[in-house]
Amino acid sequence: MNTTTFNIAAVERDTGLSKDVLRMWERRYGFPVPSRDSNGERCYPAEQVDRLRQIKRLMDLGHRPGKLIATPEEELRELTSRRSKPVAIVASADDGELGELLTLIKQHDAAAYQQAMQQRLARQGLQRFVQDTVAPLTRQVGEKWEDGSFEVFEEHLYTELTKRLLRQAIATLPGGPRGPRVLLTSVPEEQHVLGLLMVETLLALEGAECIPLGTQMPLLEIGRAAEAHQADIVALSFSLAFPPRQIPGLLQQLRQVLADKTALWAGGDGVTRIGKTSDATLITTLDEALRALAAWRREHT
Amino acid sequence: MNTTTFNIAAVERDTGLSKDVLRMWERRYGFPVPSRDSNGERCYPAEQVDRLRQIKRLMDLGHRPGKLIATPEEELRELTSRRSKPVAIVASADDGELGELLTLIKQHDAAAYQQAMQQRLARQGLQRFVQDTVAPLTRQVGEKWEDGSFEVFEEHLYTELTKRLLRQAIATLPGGPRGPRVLLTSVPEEQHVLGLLMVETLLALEGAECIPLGTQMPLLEIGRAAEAHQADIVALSFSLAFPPRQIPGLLQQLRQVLADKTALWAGGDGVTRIGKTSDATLITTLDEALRALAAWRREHT
DNA sequence: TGTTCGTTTTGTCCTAGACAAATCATGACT
DNA sequence: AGTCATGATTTGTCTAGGACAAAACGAACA
Repeated sequence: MNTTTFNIAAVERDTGLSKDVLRMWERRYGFPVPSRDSNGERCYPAEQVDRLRQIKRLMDLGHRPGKLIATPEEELRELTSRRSKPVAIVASADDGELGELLTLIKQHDAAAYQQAMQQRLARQGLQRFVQDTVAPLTRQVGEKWEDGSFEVFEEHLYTELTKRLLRQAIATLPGGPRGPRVLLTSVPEEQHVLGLLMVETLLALEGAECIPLGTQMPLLEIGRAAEAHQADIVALSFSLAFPPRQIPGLLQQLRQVLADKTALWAGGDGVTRIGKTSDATLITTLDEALRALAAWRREHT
Repeated sequence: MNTTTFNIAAVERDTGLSKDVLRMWERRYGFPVPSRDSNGERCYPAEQVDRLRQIKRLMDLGHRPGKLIATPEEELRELTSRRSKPVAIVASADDGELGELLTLIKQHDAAAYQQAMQQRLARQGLQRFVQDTVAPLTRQVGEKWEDGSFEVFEEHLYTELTKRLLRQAIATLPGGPRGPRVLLTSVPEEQHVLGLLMVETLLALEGAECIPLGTQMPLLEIGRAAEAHQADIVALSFSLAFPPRQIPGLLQQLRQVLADKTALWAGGDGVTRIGKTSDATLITTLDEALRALAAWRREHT
C-alpha cells in the first residue's frame, strides 16, 4: 500500500499550479477532489498529482483547462493528435540521425550520447551544431515529453548533458570583445536555460561579448548588473511554462529600470504568445537573434 | 522620476516571500505598506522590495522577521555583526589568494577569473581544488553577499562561471562504472546546484557513476528516475533558502517512493537546521559525502 | 477573408479567521 | 551548573468565498 498523499504546497511545488488555481478548479470544475486530513486540509493522492502535471503541460501548449478536465482518459489521444498543430513542418533530412540521439537518451546511456554529440559537433562546426542539431533535438525532446514517450527525468537528463556540451563549447571560444556586450539571464521563476545557452553560443561565435548570469535574476538586480557591466543588450529568456500574463508588465518594468541606450531582448517560446510591445525586441528563433545582432551593429557604427 | 511599482506577484517572484507572508506581515507588523491602485491591489515601491529581499536573506541566516522589521536601518550594523557567528574559524592560509579571486569577480573580469581558476585547478588537482578553493570561495561569496559587499548579480556571475569550470572538469574524468550509481538532483523550488556539482566532482573522482539530472525534479519523477537508472544512491541538495519546514515531510515521502535498497542522501546547508531523521542520511560537509561513500562501499562488497 | 464586439472562461487578488509548528522563556529537577 | 519539561509567543500556512480584469472564444458584420 503506497498511500502517500501531498498537501497543497507540495502539489504547487510539483505541478507548478498555484494554490489559488488548485482551489479554484476544485470549486469550479470539481477536480481535483482531494481528501481532507484531521485539520480540514487538502490531501492529494499521487494519482491526481500526476494527472495535474499532465494537464499543466497541455495547458502550456495552448489547451484550456475546462476542456482538459472534462476529458476523462481520451487525453492520451489528444496528446498525440495535438502533434498535427505544431510547426514541425520543418522536416529536416536529419530526422533519422536525431532519432538515434533520442534513443540513446531513452536508454539512459549518457556516455554514448555525449560521444555521439561530440562527433556531431566536430563534423558540423559549432554554429550548424547549435542550429541543426541542438535546437531541433530540444524541440523533439519536448514533443516526446508531451506525448508521454519521454519521462520528465529523461528530459532532465537530456537538458543537463546538453547544457554541459554547450558550455564546454563556449569555453573554447576566444573571448573577442569586438561586438556588443550582451548580458544573458532570466527572471525569477524562469529556470530554463538551454535556449539562453544556444543564443550565447551563436552570439559568442559572432564575436559578441557575452556575460552569462545564469537564471532567476530579480528585476532590480538585472538593472544593476546591466549598469555595472556596461551592457549594450540585456537578453532574457521565457519558456512556454512561464505565466504569459506576467510577461508584458515585467518587460515594461525592466525597461524602466534600464538605461535608455540599453537594448532589451526577450526570447524563447514563451514570448510567441504575447502581442507586440514597444518595451523589448521579441526574438522567437535563433535566426532572429543573429539578425537582431546584425541590426544592432548597423545602428552602432 | 523612477516610480516603478511592483504588484504582489512580482514581489513574490523577486523576493521569494509568498503572497500569504507578504499580506500577513502587513497585517501584523505594519510592513511592508504598499500603496493601492484603482482596483485596490497592492503596489510595492522598489525601495520596499529591496528591503524585503534583504530581510529574506537575513531570515535565511536564522534571524526572525519580527526583530528584523522592527530594526529601522541598523540592520546594516547587524549584517556585519552577524559575521562573528558563522564557523569562519577555519582560517585557511589561502585567504589571501581567495581574496584575489573575489576581487576579480568584484571587478566583473570574467576572463581573468576563469584563467586564475584554471591555473589553480592545474596546480592543486581536482580534489583539492574543490575542497580548498571552490568550497571556501563559495562560502566567502555568500558572506560577502550577506554583508552587502557583493551584489546579487555578482554572486550569480560567480556561480555561473564556477559551474562551468566544474562541469568542464567533470567532463574530462573517465566514466568509471566501478562504484555505486549515484543520482544527483534537487526537488522543485530548490535551484542551487553548486553544492551538488562539488559532490558530483568528488564522487566521480572516487570512481562512482554519477547521473546528474539537474535541479527541480518532482518527487514522483525522482522515484521513477531512480528505478530506471537502477540508482544505488539518490543524493539531494537543500540550500539555506529552502523552507526548512518542508524538508522532513519531503524526505519521508521520497523514502516511500524509493525502493528499500536505494539509499537516500540529503545534503547542503539547508539540512543543518533539521533534526535527525531515519528517512535519509544527512550530509553537511564534503568530507562527510566521501565518508558516506566509503561506508556504502563497505556495506556492499 | 478579416475585424469588431459581446460573452464566457480563467486566473489572480482581496479580506479575515483559525490553527499547528517552531521558538523562546521559565522553572524544576538531577 | 546543566538539562529537561512546560507554557507562552511567534510565525507561517491553510481555509472560505467574493470580486474583478484580462484573455479566449464565437458570432455578426464589413
